[in-house]
Amino acid sequence: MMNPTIKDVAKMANVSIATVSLVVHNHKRISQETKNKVLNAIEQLNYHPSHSARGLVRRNSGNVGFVLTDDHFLRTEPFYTHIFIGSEFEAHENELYVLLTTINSDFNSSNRLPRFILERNIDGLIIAGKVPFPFIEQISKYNFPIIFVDYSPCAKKYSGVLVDNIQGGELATEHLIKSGHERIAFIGGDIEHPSIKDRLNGYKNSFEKFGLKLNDSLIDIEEDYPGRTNGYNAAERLFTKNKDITAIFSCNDAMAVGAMQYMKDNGIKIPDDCSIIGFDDVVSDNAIEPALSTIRVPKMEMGTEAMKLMAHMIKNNLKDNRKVLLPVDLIIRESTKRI
Amino acid sequence: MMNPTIKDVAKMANVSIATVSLVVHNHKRISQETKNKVLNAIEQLNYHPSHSARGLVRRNSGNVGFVLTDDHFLRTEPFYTHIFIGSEFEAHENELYVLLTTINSDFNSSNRLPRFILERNIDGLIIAGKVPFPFIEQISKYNFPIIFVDYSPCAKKYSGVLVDNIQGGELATEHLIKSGHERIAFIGGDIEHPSIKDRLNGYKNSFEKFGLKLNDSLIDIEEDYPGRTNGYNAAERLFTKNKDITAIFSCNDAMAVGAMQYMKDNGIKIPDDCSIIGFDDVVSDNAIEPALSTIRVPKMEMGTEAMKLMAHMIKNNLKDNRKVLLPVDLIIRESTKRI
DNA sequence: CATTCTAAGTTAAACGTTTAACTAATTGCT
DNA sequence: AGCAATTAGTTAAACGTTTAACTTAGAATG
Repeated sequence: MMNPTIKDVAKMANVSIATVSLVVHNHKRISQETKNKVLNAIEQLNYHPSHSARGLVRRNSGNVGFVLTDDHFLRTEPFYTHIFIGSEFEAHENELYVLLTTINSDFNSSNRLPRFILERNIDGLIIAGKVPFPFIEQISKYNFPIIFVDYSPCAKKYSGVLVDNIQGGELATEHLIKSGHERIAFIGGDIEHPSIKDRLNGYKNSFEKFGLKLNDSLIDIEEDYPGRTNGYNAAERLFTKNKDITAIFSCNDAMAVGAMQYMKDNGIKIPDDCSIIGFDDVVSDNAIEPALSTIRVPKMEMGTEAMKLMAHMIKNNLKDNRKVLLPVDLIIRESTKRI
Repeated sequence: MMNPTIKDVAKMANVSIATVSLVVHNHKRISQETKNKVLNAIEQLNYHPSHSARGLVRRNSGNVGFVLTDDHFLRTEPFYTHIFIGSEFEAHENELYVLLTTINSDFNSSNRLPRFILERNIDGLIIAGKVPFPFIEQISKYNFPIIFVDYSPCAKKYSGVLVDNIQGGELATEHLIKSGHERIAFIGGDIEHPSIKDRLNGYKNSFEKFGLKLNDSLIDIEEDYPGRTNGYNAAERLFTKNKDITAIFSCNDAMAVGAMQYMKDNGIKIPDDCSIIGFDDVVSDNAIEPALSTIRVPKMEMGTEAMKLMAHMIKNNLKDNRKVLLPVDLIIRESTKRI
């Protein structure tokens, strides 16, 4: 009925509880013979060390907090959900639990912090995506390791797992240029976001690299979050100004889907009349026709890398500002075509 | 530096640690005066009881597990994400933490259970959505309370929080009938799923109630998961067979969006030529035109109700098969119209 | 006035681990 | 043989709570 404790194992194996503990941590001081005896008992009783007891003496919680804003989490594209799952998976490997919670996207200094922070029931915190500055400010008073994923404010202070957005922007643009396109538009929202800015920078880099001239009328950027509606509108603005666009690089898939909708509604054939490439690779639903070329960002991997880094920082109790930069891949599907 | 412990509080307030503990649980035996002293010290030191120490003596974990399949969690419609957030919110109120993890959608008996179950580091388990039967089987050996949300297998044995799908099916169908429609189609997938079956039953009930004759050629159901692609295909089949359909009730929003796409692609005007109503209310992105009428499912509320029930069961350590049935709402937008 | 009650606290054991310090037995060296 | 070193284990304290059992002082009762 009751869960077996270390005492039960010790009794069964005819050793002291200390020995059992040492076996569990496979300490060298134990002979193979005893180790086997103990391991057997553990197996038979299906013993698992008590998380609480362990946490008490080790003075840690074994938990890692995972925070993101509610609107990021609730977006239709499960971008952050993938990151979370990656973290959760890697947490397993490191004997950590993940406590997930959301904060309001307009978190301000009068809001309460997540309970696991107030109660100091985490050994570290992973923050995914852009979060309000007041949150970062509040958090900075606590002294557990913090890792930002897909967003990196205060880069000198905190660790971060990022994606090479510049490379991605270059990859996408280069793909279009190499396919013979020259009138290549860029559409993007939330342009102050470092990731989006970098994607645009990649676009610019490629233009330079191939000796193409940048044209402001081909660049449609705004402050709002880059969702489908904005993609639709951006495409509308773009095509009323420029009739001769042959390709679009969208700062993310959501906007690309919106832009595709505009093109469909207005008789612009994809990719025959106009190619389009997105970014993120989150459009799984194959109802979108034609299949969207995109830059794949390794979402799960971002999660696993973040948790790996976290486990490392916890184990060696460091707090540093190490960065992990993950490469992206060009995924060519059917929405882009040689001209 | 170190977190303050009960001893620090006791010292500061000049009482024994037992008194502090009693104050924390506001036990009657303590005078108002002492209580104030202690409360002050707690405030000043920003004391929070250690989760581990508490868990050790109370022999519980303070955690609730939350499990769903990966493909449910990663679907584009953040249905289960809303449920989770509801649970997480309510967990706060009950001083519980939520440990979220996914299982494979083809979980079989040789798969490992989530770590928090094996290590018995939860006081109860919430299972959201349909999960493979082998999982349920494995889980049944453990004796913490289990609550199913939006799915209720072994209804005699386990508690469940469900939505009134029959009522929803009736509401949707009635809305169409009352708007003058008679040739009303039903499209649905995963038809063995109890929820979907109930939605269809609601449709049938309404037909009966209003003296309309059911027509099998108006009902397009299949085994596959009801996603956009299937909605597109279902609409295609339907409209090639029946030219005179004036309204469609889709078993969920995702299929409805697919069906709308088919109609758009084939010059069928919504709602002028054909009305359509979905189910779930998950299509937040307003790029979908026209706005989809639907049956709103109280997703967050399902989560909060589940956690409320869980907290209650944990507190009174019961394990029963109580059910909570939540009502749904008819949301009329622009995709349905009086004929 | 002696006794019992009550009110408001305190003492101490227990929860299940980890780990530094200790012990005992064996081995290796001179 | 005598001693040091090594090996393989044990003992016991500590981690931060909760709570049953106890204490003590004053109030109520007969």
